[in-house]
Amino acid sequence: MNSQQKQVETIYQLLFERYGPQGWWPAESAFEMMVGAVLTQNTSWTNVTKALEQIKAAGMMNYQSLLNVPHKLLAELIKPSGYYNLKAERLKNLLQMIENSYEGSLELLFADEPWAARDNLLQVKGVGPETADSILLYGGKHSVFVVDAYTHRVFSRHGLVPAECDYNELQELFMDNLKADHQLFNEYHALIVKVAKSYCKKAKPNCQECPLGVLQE
DNA sequence: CACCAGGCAAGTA
DNA sequence: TACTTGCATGGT
Repeated sequence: MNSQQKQVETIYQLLFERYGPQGWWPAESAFEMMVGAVLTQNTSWTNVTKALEQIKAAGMMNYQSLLNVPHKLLAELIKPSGYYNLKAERLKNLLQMIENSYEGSLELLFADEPWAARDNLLQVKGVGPETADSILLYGGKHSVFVVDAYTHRVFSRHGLVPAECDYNELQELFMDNLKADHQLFNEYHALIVKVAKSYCKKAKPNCQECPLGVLQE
């Protein structure tokens, strides 16, 4: 086991010892998870839950309802999550791809080979690498590591990746150094979000109290 | 008031 | 290819 592997492993252990299981993704179904994945793009989760609740209250948290709902109504329902016109369009694009490529079946999407499903997800206008990988990991239980802005911030500040590294390079840090295990990937990503929200704010990090310790130099 | 939040695509040079 | 900008609500 090389030094990089040890660091990736050690950080996970520190986080899991400190916080325990995170119970991600917070959703009642894979479908709801997928909707949340689009709505949370560059948006706080508290705003997303408001939007998800409005969809549920309207009785529309299901594939057929959102496939057929008029744009204007969908935009209204998801308004609290921000970018509502954009996201209404993105949700439609995603459902339409599932309609075209997977007979409208989430089960078929998740039964497909992960890399093939990923390619199809990335074809959707409005679905980028983080959204696609979140759907594959948390919706499909595939061993695909999810990278986000928090992951980049924490791991570049700790010097495990360069500050200018791209999504793929950061994802490889985890996928090259961890056993492919969706449960492990599930917890690890959630724990990174947890610690970053608590101690790794963009402008004012609090390294003194962070379980990952103080940054050197 | 400014800044941030579990991104992504399109425009410009 | 490498920057920049638009999208928008709600919390701190």
